[in-house]
Amino acid sequence: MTNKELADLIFPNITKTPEDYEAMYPKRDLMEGAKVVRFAPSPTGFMHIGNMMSATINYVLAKSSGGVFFLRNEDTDQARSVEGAVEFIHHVLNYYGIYPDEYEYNGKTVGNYGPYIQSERIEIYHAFIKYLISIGRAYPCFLTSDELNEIREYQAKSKKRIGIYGRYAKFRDISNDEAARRIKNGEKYVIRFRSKGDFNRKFIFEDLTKGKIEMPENDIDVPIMKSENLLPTYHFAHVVDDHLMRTTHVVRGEEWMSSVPLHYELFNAFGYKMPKYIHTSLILKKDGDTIRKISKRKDPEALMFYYEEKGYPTLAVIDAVLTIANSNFEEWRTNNPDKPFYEFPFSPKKMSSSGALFDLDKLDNISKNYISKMSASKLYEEYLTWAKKYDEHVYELISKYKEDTINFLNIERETKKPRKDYENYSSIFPKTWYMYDEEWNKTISYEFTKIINKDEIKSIMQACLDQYDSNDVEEVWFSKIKELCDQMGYQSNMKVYKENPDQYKGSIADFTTVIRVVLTTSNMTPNLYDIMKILGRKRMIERLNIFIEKYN
RNA sequence: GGUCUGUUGGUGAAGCGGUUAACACAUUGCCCUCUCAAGGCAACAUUCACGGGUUCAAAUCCCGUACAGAUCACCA
Repeated sequence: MTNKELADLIFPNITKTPEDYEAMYPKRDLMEGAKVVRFAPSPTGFMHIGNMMSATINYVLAKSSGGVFFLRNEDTDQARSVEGAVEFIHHVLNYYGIYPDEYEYNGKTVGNYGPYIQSERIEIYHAFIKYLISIGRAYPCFLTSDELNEIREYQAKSKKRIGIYGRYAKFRDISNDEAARRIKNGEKYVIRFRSKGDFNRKFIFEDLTKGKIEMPENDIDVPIMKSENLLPTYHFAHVVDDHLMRTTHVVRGEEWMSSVPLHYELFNAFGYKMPKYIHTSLILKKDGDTIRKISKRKDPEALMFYYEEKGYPTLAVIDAVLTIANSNFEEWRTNNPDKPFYEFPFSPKKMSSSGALFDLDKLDNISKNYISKMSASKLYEEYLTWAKKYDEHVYELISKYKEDTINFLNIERETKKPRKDYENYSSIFPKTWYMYDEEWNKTISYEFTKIINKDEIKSIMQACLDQYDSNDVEEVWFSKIKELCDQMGYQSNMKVYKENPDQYKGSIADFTTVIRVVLTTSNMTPNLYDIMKILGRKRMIERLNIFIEKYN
C-alpha cells in the first residue's frame, strides 16, 4: 500500500490540497512593512493580564504599521474549555478598545481569512495532514497511553531525553499495510509528524526580542492530530493557520520558546517561511520572598475582572501593561501625554528579556494621573457607568446628586496641578460619602484632632455660620474665618502660633478642623470653601444639629 | 536529567569599553500649607549574582560557577 492510499484511507472525504488553500488565501495586499498579527487565546480559562499584554502588543504592532490584527479562537482543547471564556475575551477587548480587524463571533465573520475558530477549520487541517501522510512525513501511531507512560518513565529513570523519537517511535516504520489493518480494526491512533531532524545538529533562529538563539534540531515525532476529536494539536494548527492567515509576526509567551525547533521543522516540511517571533517574558508575582509566575488562582489581579471591578480607567491599564512590555514606553508617554497608545512605536528589542513583576503601585500612579486629568463631568460619567455595574447603592446616590457630585469632583481639578486622590472609581466613594445626606444616618464617628469640647465646637460653628455668605469669594471667606479665629483666642498665623503655641487655644488649623469635621466627620478633605459652597447653608445647619445630637 | 533564557536598588529599568550608574514608581525626611491631596527639594546601588581572564580602563567583552525561570502531554 502506498502512502497516498493510506492517506486516502484515513481521510476519504478530503479532496482539497494545501495548494488549493494556498490559492484560497492569497498573500495579503498590504503596504511594505505592514505587520499581520494575531491574538490567539484558548478559551480554557478567563483572560488574564498576560493575555492582555499580548493583545495590546499585537494591536500596537498592527496599528503602528498599517497592518492587520485578527483574533483567532484556539479551541482545540475542548475538554478543558471553560464556559464564558470566549464571551469574556470579546468583552475585554471591546471594553479596552482593542478591536480586531478580523474575527468571528456569534455567527458573524469579519475578514477573508477565516474561519477564525479552529474547531471550524478541521477540514483544512485534515487536508494538510493528508498531504503530509501522502509524502511520508506523517504516520498513524497506535501507542496507548500506558505504553507512552512506560516509555516516559523508562526515559526519565535512565536519564534519556523524553519523547517519542528514534527507537521509541515504534510505529514510525511499520508497513502501510499494517497501519491500514489496525485502522480497519478500529484501533485508536494519533497522527504523528515524521521528524527528519538530528538532535546533534544545531540551527540558528532569530527571535525579535531575544536575538539570535542556537538550538538543536527537533527529532521528536510529535502528535499533530489527536485521536479523540481528530483536531490538530497546537503546534500543527499554529503552522497551518499562521501560514494561511498570512501572519507576519507571532507574539506569544516565552513558554513557547522551546517548541521553536518543532515549529521550524513543521514550516520547513511544507516549504513555508516561518513568521517572525516575539517571545514575551512572563509576568511574575512576588509572593513573600519568592518570585513566581503570576497565578490565576492565587492572585486576583491576574485576571482581567479585577481591573474592571476596581474601576481602573481602561487607558491606565493599557499604559501600565505597555510600561511593563516596553522599557521606553514611559519616556514616550511623558513626551506624548495625549497621543493614543497605539501610536507608540513598539520595539520588540526593547522588551525586557527577563520576567517582570506586575506592579500595582505603578498602576495606581498611572491611573491617578489619568483620572486627575479628566474633566469633572467626564469623570462623573465614567464613575456612573462603573457604579451602575458594580455598586448599585453608589449609583443611586450619585444619580440623585449629580450636580453636587460633579461639583465635588471638580474641586481643585481644572488647575495645572490637579488633585490626584483617586486611583480608580471604586476608591471615590469611600472618600466622598459624607457629601450625601443619606449616608449620615449610618454610624458617624467624628475624627477631631485637638479641640474636643462640645460647647466650644458649637460656638465656633455658630460663629462661622453667622458670618457665612455664599457670595463671598474664597479670599473673603477665609479672611472672615481668620478674623473669627483670632477673636476666639486662636491664632490665624501658623508661624506666629508655632513660636508660642502655649499662648493660644489653638491654631487656625485646629479652628478649621472643627468646621471640617462637623461638616464631613473627616479631618482630611479637599478644600473647605468648595465643600461649604456645595453643601449650602441649610445643609450645614442640619449637619451641625446632627453633630449636637450625636456627639458626646 | 536534557534543552533554552535570564541575573543592575524595595519595584520597573537606562546603560552596549572611559558616566557622579539616567529616569519612573514606592519609601523616608524637609519645605510650602487651614486638613488632605498636589507641588518643590533632598535621601536611598561605594556598585551592577559570584570567581577568574582580556584591557591603560569592564556593569559593559570572554570563560567558569551559583541561583532563578521556561520547557520536555493526544494542554494551549
